[in-house]
Amino acid sequence: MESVTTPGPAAGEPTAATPPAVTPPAATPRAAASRPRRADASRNRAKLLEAADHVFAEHGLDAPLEEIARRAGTSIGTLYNHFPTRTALYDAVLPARVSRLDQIGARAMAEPDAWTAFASYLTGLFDVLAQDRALNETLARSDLLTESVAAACKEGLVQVEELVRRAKAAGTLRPDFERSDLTAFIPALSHAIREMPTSDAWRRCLGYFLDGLHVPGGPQAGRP
Amino acid sequence: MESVTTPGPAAGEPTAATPPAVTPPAATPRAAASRPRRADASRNRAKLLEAADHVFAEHGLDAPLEEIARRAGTSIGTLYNHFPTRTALYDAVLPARVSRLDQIGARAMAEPDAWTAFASYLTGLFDVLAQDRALNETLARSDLLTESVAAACKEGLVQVEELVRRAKAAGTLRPDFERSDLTAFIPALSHAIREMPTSDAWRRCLGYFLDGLHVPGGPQAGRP
DNA sequence: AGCTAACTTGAGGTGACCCTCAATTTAGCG
DNA sequence: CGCTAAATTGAGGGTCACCTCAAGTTAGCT
Repeated sequence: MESVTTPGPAAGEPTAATPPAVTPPAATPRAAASRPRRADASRNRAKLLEAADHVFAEHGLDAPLEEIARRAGTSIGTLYNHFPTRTALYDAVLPARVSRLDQIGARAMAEPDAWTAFASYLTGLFDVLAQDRALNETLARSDLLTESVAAACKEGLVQVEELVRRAKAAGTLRPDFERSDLTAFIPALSHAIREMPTSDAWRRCLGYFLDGLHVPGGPQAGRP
Repeated sequence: MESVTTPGPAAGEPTAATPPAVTPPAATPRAAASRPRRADASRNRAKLLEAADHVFAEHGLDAPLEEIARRAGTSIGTLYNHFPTRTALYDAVLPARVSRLDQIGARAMAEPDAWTAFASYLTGLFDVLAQDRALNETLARSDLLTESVAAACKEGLVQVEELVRRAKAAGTLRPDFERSDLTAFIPALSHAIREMPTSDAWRRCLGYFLDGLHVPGGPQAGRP
């Protein structure tokens, strides 16, 4: 019949229930992507989220889904019931991770000196990225940026931009520094951190980078 | 004999004299890791090397071996005859790639100003890494550093160290700069370059890094 | 030419991961 | 309770890459 190429993953739900009346809330016919209606399902969902969070952080975002299911104590089928795609799992897990960076931002904001604030934000950021592989890959790999993850990142960038603005205003950050410089550098060092044996290496690297961005003098702009 | 490890890429591999007497060392019962004794086998080996070089450069070092065999016009079995492991292929292909960097080093050496030489070396290096994925991953991934590849890298580092020495002597490179800083930074930016849409991003990144390393004044050390 | 060791071949076994779905279990309502 | 829709299960089919090896082909010596 229509079996042209493969079973056809996109095709899906021809049979369905053929709803007689309205069946209003069952928007998605198959694939229970909606929220569970039963207590045990909710529990499983929570266990899966916990497991995904843990496994992603430890083994990276390409970790086998089977491992997540195993850690959650459910079958792989249940995982797919709740999260039909890997991306759905990312969406459910990563934004919260990304939000952890807000703490770092907040702490940096409290710092009175604008340059110190900016520098300590980056140091704190990489301190976290060195330990949290999920977060590291989220910031380093642009390919997996789903909408909700990207939103969380953008949220974080707002803080950074404020820090950048302040430091520029104080005259201690080079005026030609751009936001895109940060979104280039962060993935770079993120990648590298993952394979570095000691934290000393990336700290020194970051140090040079910061020195390159720093204007030591301060407000007394043009030196004659 | 000395043929303990590999065919030895360092020696010019042309069969040349075909050792008369002592040929028997068919030590390895299976797996023809030794050099071929027949013309067609030599030809196939060459075709495989060309194919590997091309495929690695284009698709990275994790490219499927089957693709290399296909491009070489041989069967996968033949590939395994000549190169029993992926590592054997790396050993046969990568050192030559790494040696390309010597040109960049040589050009930089010719530059009279020590700082400019150092900076232009790094720029030239990343220019190449932005286009040659095999070389990029070779420098970025420490896990695949076999002995012969590491040797080729070390060779290249000799040049860089000379450039570093000169620039430090000229007083235009920070004296606290270490070799390990380079071996941390190069993988970092290498990784990042691969996913960057435009070369502008990494150039700016590198620029900041270099600015952080630069001592603008020069010989007149302490400024009063 | 004839012969043999060297070489090539490619189907097929292995394993990792993906995703599906018919059969089964179970929560929770009346 | 008993019933039904919601959820769970896990074997199984699909893909992709790895690697092997028995059988066939061929270079090159004599």
